[in-house]
Amino acid sequence: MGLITSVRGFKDILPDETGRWRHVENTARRIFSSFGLREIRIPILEKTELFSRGIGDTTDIVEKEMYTFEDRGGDSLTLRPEATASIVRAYLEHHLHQHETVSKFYTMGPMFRRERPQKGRYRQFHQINVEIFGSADPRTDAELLLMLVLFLGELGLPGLQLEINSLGCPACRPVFKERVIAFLDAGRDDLCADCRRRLDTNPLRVFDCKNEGCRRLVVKAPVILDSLCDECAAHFADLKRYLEALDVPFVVNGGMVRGLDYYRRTAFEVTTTALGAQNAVAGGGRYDGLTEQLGGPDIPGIGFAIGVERLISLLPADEDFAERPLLYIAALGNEAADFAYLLSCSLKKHGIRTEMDFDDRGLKSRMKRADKLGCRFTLIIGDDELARKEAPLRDMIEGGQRTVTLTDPAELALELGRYAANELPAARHGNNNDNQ
RNA sequence: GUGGGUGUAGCUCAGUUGGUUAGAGUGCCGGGUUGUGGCCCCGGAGGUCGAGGGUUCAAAUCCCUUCACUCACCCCA
Repeated sequence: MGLITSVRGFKDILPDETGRWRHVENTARRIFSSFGLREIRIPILEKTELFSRGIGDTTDIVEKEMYTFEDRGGDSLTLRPEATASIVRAYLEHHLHQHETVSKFYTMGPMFRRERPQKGRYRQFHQINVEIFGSADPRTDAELLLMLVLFLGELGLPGLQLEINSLGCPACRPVFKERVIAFLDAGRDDLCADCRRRLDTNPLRVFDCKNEGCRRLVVKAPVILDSLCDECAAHFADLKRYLEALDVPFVVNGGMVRGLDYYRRTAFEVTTTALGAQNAVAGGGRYDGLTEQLGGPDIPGIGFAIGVERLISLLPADEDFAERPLLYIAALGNEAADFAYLLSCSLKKHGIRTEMDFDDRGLKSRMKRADKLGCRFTLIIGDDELARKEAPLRDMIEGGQRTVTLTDPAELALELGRYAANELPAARHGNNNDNQ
């Protein structure tokens, strides 16, 4: 076919779906706002260096899986693969840390990764991000998690579970890492080929392997929680205490790791039993070293990201987010149609969503249209109604009809609003042979 | 990047060992009441069978190439 299609891995979000998106976004705004977060909007394009320095150019993440290209000026630019680095950049660039000791941000929008598309992983995908700077206090961690769980619960997601872990800090994590590597290396023969490679590139990833042999080995491996320094252990203990006090259910998952080095202490994921292997809905953690790594002062930070596509796929299916017209005007004949057209525009100016069609068809076809559009009311205007300046208004839900006058659009708009809100008595039934 | 699966009507899919005019459901349009929707009944429109090439008297069907979609692997910020 000769049609131009969208770019691979990029998806249109059609009007039938956008209602769900807005519901998610509005809910996020409302809840985040009550926790004192403020919205920040950042560019989708950044200098590649921001991500390579933030994420660490150790792996092929940077080289292979980012949307990177060269600008005409010769700069290497990258479509943001995540939001945290950009938010940190904006935070430092505008010296926001000098305006307030604690800054709380949220943002939402598209991210880009040049991976092969698969279920729930597109090249353009969407995240809701939250970042809090300036507090290393475990109460901040707990409050953040409370907010996250509240948000997901508010959306009605089933089977949610919060998993937490501590990843230690530069004082204790390297020690642990050494011990793990030594342990895994000793059992190298039991590892799968992938994990033997990971041992050199990213040893902690072995914990995520699904392979039988690897799993058996991993369960006997040293646990980070046993290796925490006193400060990290205290932080984690406080976090758990506050979560309990806040009635936020959680489980400790000592095997949860993060690939990136800048993560410190608290790491968490929210999973759902409603999905298969890819069950993480949200994830995040504390990244106290990141601001310094990006050239700023040492400011503690913690945040999370929520995958919106996955979230939306989990929304209860029976919820209906469609926005329906309030009124359909069925006009019969040219004169009536002209009058109806002007009336419909007047009503729209008064905030009444009104639909009509311009092609000349029978009333039955009009009624079907009104039904199809899900209109609450249908106003029927023919020559008689035009002459009398009053017309039958049919309630498409209850089936009854009442007579309304057509002389004053403003008055009619008010009347329709009141009918819709059921502030006026129900319409009479039996105007026609329709209510058996 | 590697491997598997699938491409037929707007959508979901049938289509036999290659054989005449490619089907169903749903949706769309119309009729069943010359002015009353939903349920039901009837009718209609709608397809370069993803694209290109090959084999054959004959290809949606077999072969090759390519593209797209999809699932998994790798990786996961």
